[in-house]
Amino acid sequence: MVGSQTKISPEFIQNAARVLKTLGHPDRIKIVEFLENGEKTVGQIHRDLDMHQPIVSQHLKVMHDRDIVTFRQEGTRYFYSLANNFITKILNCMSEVQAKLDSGEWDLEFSSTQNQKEIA
Amino acid sequence: MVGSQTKISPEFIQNAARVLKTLGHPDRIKIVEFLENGEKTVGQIHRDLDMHQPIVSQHLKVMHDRDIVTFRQEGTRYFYSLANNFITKILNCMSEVQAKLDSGEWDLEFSSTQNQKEIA
DNA sequence: GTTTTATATAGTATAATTACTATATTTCGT
DNA sequence: ACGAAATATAGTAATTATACTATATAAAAC
Repeated sequence: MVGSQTKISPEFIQNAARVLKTLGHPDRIKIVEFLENGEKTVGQIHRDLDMHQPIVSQHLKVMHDRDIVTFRQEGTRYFYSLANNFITKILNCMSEVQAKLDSGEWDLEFSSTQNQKEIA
Repeated sequence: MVGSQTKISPEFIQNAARVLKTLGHPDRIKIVEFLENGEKTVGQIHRDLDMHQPIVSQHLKVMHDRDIVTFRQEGTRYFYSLANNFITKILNCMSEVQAKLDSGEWDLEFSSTQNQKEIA
């Protein structure tokens, strides 16, 4: 047999790739995590996370394009919030991983040079 | 108060970003998903997922650098497999999302232009 | 030993990201 | 009306990612 037995549908893979790639930036992870506590203005993110304002706007724009965040405008303020459950799910997933790492249950062996085991 | 109440540690955010970004590519998601069924050679991936061989090697090299996959060599074959539980966790997470989407429980409203609700 | 097979690596052109700086736009307060 | 706030947008240089083509390497098969 030749075809792959993909459990995940092709269309979903495309969207997932887009979202994962977008989330693959430290600043954006921080922003998304910050938004988990409820909607925030650009200024709040800018000040609380200590990022330059245009950078924040740029990240938010990208994430809005990818349907990761939405916003509502009120006067000159823009209140941003998470756009869907997928994002929350991934965040939770990451938190769980972090927890397992902290508890010592897992060991990712990140950022080292010990990957030549078994190459013999 | 000014600091952020990050549940996720800064170091983890860095690693998570690296992994998520790397996983943010359709081909790599497919490869990783394929590897969930156990180790595979470059040729198997190449043929089964219908990707050019150098592309597969390139993706595998990148993923190896990011500690997403490991390999063991046997003669001229390279058997690749998932390097850690984080990856599996994220895959499971995505599958769950997919399931919720399929069941209609969730609606991501991906790839459309209806995000101007509430801008009033 | 010569040819295949399996896989990695080099080289490269194109495209996408990133981080900045500067500036425009809109609204609010006075 | 005028200045200040809040935010978006433009422009841009530097970096990184992507997809390909061609080629090198090493083990297997004959």
